[in-house]
Amino acid sequence: MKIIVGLSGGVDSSVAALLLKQQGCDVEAMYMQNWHDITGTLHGECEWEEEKVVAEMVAKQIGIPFHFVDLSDDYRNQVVDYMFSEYAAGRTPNPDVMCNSKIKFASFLKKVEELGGDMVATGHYCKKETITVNGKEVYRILAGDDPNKDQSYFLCQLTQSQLKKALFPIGHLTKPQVREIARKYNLPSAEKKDSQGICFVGKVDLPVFLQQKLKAKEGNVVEIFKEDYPAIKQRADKEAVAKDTTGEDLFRECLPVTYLPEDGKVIGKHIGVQYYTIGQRHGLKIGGHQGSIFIISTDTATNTIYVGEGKEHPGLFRNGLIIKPEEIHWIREDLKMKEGEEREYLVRIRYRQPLQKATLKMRKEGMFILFEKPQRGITPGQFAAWYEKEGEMLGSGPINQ
RNA sequence: UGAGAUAUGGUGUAAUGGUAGCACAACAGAUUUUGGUUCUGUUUGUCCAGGUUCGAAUCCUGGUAUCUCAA
Repeated sequence: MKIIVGLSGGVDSSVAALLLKQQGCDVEAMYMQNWHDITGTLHGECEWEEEKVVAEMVAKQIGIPFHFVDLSDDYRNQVVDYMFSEYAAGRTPNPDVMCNSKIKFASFLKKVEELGGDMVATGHYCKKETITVNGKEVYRILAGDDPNKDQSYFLCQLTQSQLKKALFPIGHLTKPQVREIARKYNLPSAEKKDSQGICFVGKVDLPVFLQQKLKAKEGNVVEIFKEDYPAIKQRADKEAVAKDTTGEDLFRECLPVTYLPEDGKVIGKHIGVQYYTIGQRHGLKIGGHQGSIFIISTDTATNTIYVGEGKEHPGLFRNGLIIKPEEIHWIREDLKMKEGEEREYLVRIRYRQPLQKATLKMRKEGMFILFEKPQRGITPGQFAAWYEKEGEMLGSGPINQ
């Protein structure tokens, strides 16, 4: 069986390759370049060249063949276009979740198969297990053993068929252990800084990056005062109850509050509602408040950003969220919930967020996730991923509202 | 137009004639394979012109600007 490691030039994938080699696997490395454009990014052109060179050196050091593939076209179509269209719609995408399900475990996997590879290995901090359910092999994704580094969240859109081919050799290690191994075996990537920002693109100045495609359009920033919130919330509740088709009053807990420009006071201008996201504090250039102001809602229709003062502003918190029925994704297809079913799971709505107790309610309108404690900054477009207590990730879906 | 009040970094404000401070914003680093969050650090100011005083953001005079009330 041949395994091909997606070797990025970073320390994690390097150690993943090394461990497989040490286990006696037939292993090769493939570096993928997925982006060339440096517009809006905070680094220079040569960094990708450098990454590739390091990756090649690592492969040499380990003693495995090195391949190169350019998947820029797929990356642009599947990840970057998705990003732009989501931002254009006023939502906040997660490109790295998409990158894993559409590129690393799709386009890249295809290239791996063309090279005669049977499995793809990556340097993700997560674990895979295979169990048998009703005589059928079922693959599980478990949180990595380094609680600080668990990256299972980014794989929340993978399918069983993708998982079948996946291998995560460093999931049982902690980051310090990985670095130690890299040092011990003199891997050139041993002391390399962890990568940040969008996978393959890097750190970007988001407004600048988005302005390539999304036109700037000035609009109002409206402050919602804490003391006015209860009345607005009451109105929103009424609207939600009127819209409710579940007969269980689920909309009231799960729909966001809709604000109107006259609910608050115009305190500034923004350059385009798509460049901002819920929960965001910086970038509005509005000072003079006692506490910081945070974005509590954005409205593309009126091009208005609503903000509240203070990190405890009630507009920042919500009890629940809804995922569209057709967008509910189960990694464990065998555990799919049926309409009308309810289960207690642990949920996170962003990378590295501590898991939150929640009740999932499967209804014809979609998946309703009701949290035990109100959650800060629930943002449409981001992914909610649900876990079993033992750290197994069972499914996920993009937050619709 | 009359009367009163006010004028301090980008914004909101503090400093009884004695080192112009705080918050927010901005910027920079740290954290983070999404966005965002969080942490640390840094920059920037007494409306203008005179005067009193050892010493003026503070007191006085004039100017300018703004606000409130009156008309």
